[in-house]
Amino acid sequence: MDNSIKELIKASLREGCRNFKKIGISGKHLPPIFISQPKRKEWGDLSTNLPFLLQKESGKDISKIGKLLVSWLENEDFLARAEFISPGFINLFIAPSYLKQTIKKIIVQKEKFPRFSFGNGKRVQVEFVSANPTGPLHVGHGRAAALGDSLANILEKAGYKIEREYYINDVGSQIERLARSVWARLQEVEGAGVPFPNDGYKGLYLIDIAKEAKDAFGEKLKHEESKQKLFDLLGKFTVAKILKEIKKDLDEFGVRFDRWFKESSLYENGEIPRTISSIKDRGYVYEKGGALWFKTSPFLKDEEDRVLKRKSGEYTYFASDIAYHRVKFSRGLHQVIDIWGADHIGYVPRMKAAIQALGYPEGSLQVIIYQFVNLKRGEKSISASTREGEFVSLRDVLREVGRDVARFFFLSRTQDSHLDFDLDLAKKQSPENPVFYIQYAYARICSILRKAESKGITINNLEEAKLDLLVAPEERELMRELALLPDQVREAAESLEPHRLTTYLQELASLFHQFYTRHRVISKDKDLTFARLTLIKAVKLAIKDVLGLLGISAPQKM
RNA sequence: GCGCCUGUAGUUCAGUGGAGAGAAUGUCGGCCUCCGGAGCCGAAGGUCGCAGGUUCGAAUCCUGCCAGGCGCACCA
Repeated sequence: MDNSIKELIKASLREGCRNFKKIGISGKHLPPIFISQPKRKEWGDLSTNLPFLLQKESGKDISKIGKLLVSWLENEDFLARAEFISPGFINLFIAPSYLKQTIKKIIVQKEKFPRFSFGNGKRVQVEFVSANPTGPLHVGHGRAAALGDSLANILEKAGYKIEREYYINDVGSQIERLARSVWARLQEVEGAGVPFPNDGYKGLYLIDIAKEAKDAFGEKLKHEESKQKLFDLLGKFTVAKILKEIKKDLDEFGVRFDRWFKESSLYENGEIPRTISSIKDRGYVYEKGGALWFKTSPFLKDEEDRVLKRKSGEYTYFASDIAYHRVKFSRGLHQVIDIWGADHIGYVPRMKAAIQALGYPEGSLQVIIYQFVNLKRGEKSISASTREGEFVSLRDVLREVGRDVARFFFLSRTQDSHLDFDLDLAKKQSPENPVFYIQYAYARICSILRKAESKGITINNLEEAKLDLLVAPEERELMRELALLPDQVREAAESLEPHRLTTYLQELASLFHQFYTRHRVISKDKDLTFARLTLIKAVKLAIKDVLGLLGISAPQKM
């Protein structure tokens, strides 16, 4: 049951409903069951509103339904008790034996806890960042990087086999603009001023690359037979240089990819015409005005048909992107998750239509849209345009606030929210930043464990730990929080929302700090010391594990 | 004009149709003889953008406004 207390309860309730025909619910009509964490302690560790839903469905008396379900739940050994509360909730109290068992599982299984079966080894690809290789990564890419990497970690934990991929748009007009920009910088370096292209990339990083190009090619550039060949050469050179820097930045941010996929390879392998003819075979391609069009109408209302091949003979970005997705799915992936910036929002329906035109179910492609980051210094907004060259790079942000703060910051908001990243605030908050609060809890535990070890107190035999001694409210709260860890991870995986885990970690750290200020772990009472050491060791492992999912370090000392 | 996202405490943000809307930060006031005070406890701070609707019950769902962001190419 994947160590999930909520799943245990749901399964029990489903069975209970089947057994109580008098509730008037057949298995088929059973509404989805929600188990939530109530706001007040008196309302239990968990609660459900199922009686409300069953009443609506059956018309039977709500308190009768509630009491029947309670009588059923009370037989479960993972629950201490259940109570029906007017107007229609069932409040659930987790059994101490279940809590103790969880602690032992965490310590024994370590990073393998919690274990999930629902991913079932299915292959899922997460494609993210995929920033154009025309300049350094900016802060918005940092959000995508944190989100994608963490999501991949979480899905891995959920039992999926994950592939992380970066799509390199190394073809098209942007690369041509890039090459012309470098060329202009090169002339500049040599003192022969040419007018800088209006639509060029104005960032100063191209000056260094121009110098490097000069060193690499020397006079050869001047003798290149055509401008086109010259730009091809410069474009490839520049893309390679920039990609190297992008990889360096991502590495510093703790993000690794399994595959870097070049758009140009699709051209080299003839993948695009192959893809178009595949869609054509299914009847979704037609010719008009000398161009080839993709027919979206069978899949979408209010969406215009789109060009795949221009009358000039060139393929559109859309065409190569369809080919790219076809390649992805041909690898036998169960699902593809693309993480795109908000500027691609209008592109989603089109791409999903194309996926269906290729013969794959619509849901096999999931697109996560993250909203933009508004970078600020105090009240002042800093624009983030690669073309204009006035942006604060991800690298600069990392230098200023550090990787852990940056990752936590990006991950503590929902991807739907437009977020303000105030560099002044982030720096000012650094000492009291939530991420340090969590890391501090971890370091404190490590410190206590070191102390215990120096006194010769170590946990050798887990069975000897008398966890029954952990009866203080703070201890119980901690245990409950640990017992909910599997559900937190599962829910983050199911909803594709890593930010849920930052909230969980803050809660867990807070409960630990409260416990710490009220109770001494190491005392003269050997049994109690042993039990508490066991408890905090489990907390330590949980914090480390979840921080790991977020890509944040867990330092033993701070 | 149309589509998507957002609007919650001074600020930055959580919040699964449920019970008395939460945290961090900022402000004010307390807590170290003892395992790490980067901590703990308390106070103040809210017309959940506005107006209707659905529901036993709405910050959450629907409709209409208002404000902000992002899109709406034979660009990528």
